[in-house]
Amino acid sequence: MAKARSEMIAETRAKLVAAARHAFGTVGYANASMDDFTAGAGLTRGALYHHFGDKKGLLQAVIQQIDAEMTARLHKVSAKAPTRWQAFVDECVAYIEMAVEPEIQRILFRDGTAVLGDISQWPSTNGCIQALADALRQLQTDGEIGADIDIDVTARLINGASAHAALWIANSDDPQATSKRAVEGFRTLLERLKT
Amino acid sequence: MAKARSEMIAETRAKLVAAARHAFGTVGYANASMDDFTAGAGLTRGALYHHFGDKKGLLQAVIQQIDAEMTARLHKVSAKAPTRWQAFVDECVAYIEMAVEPEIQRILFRDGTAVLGDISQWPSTNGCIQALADALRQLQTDGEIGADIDIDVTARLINGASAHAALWIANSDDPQATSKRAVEGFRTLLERLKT
DNA sequence: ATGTCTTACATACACGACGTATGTAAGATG
DNA sequence: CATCTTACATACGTCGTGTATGTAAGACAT
Repeated sequence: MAKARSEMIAETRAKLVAAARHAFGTVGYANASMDDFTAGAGLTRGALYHHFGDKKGLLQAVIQQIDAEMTARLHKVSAKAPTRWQAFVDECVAYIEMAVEPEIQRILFRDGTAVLGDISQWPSTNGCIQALADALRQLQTDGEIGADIDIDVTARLINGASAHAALWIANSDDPQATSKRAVEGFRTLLERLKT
Repeated sequence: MAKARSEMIAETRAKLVAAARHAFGTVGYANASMDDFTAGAGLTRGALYHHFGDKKGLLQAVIQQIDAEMTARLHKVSAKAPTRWQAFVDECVAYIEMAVEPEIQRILFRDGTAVLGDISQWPSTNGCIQALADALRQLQTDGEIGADIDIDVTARLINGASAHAALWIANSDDPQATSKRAVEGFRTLLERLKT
């Protein structure tokens, strides 16, 4: 039953991450009491400190989970597109749309950056930027975008623009309308990357 | 001596803002103890709560001060440029360079967003976006950039891209080199806005 | 099979920080 | 000159984090 044991452990970790993710995503990192949400998961802070070291460690685990999910979603979107260019644009738009979701917005773009600094700097996090960079690289080798474009820089700039656009959208009076405007404006800018 | 009195009050406010700004800029908002930095200014938390309501209010005051300074600096930069286009590009580059400064980065882009949400949504804050939008509007009426470009959206996207670029630069191993790359990549993208 | 050792948590405690309620002295106002 | 308001300081309660300690159960060696 060694397996059952490790399964139990993995389960507790998952429960803690899930509980923290919910708390962070709703009330925010600073306002989330570890006592509260661990109790909600039927555990105590002891388990938390044992597995994740401290509150920041837990946030990191939550972010890794979210980032993995987002990356998977981006890959799915680009896989469905008929052309490479379409795949790239769809990825960007999908990224913005994901970034508008309250949980992602709050945890990744607000608390994540504040508590842990630049997300794109952590090892094995933000596969999203990687996904964008990969798409751009493909387009460049295909000759669809200018050879003068610095892929990594551009990927980050696009990522930043998307994140901020998402912030703007989510906090605007009419998110629907703002989203439309933002995505439209974004498309026109992306068009200009073409050769 | 009514004037002397109001002057004293303004002075205390200024002292509190300055002390908070220094603390927030160095150790960060969450780690800045109000007892500590008010004592450093020769005051107590009582004055702080009286003038700013709470810690968030103080952060808001600090950010307003910083934003005003940044806006002034941007205007100065653009005023010095020979052409409208040059003025715009210089503003963008100057914005990135300012955003790399530790104090601005920490207070505006990390803690500001986390604690208060989207900065560009607050009334009379982020004159920087306004400055960018104004410059873009000028260029559009002059016919230097496409009529299909949505000014407000683009200003925000550029702002977001700059902010993220700054995060990237500041946290990179070699900020100097990264800054060069980022600014260069940024320039090439901006060039593509032209008609 | 049994004793030891390690792991996975729970419990208890100390410390610090925020917010609030209250106090007070000095200037403003009539 | 009396009252009222303003601009702070002081004192206190509460909460949240981190750490130190306790404990029960599984892993492992003999």
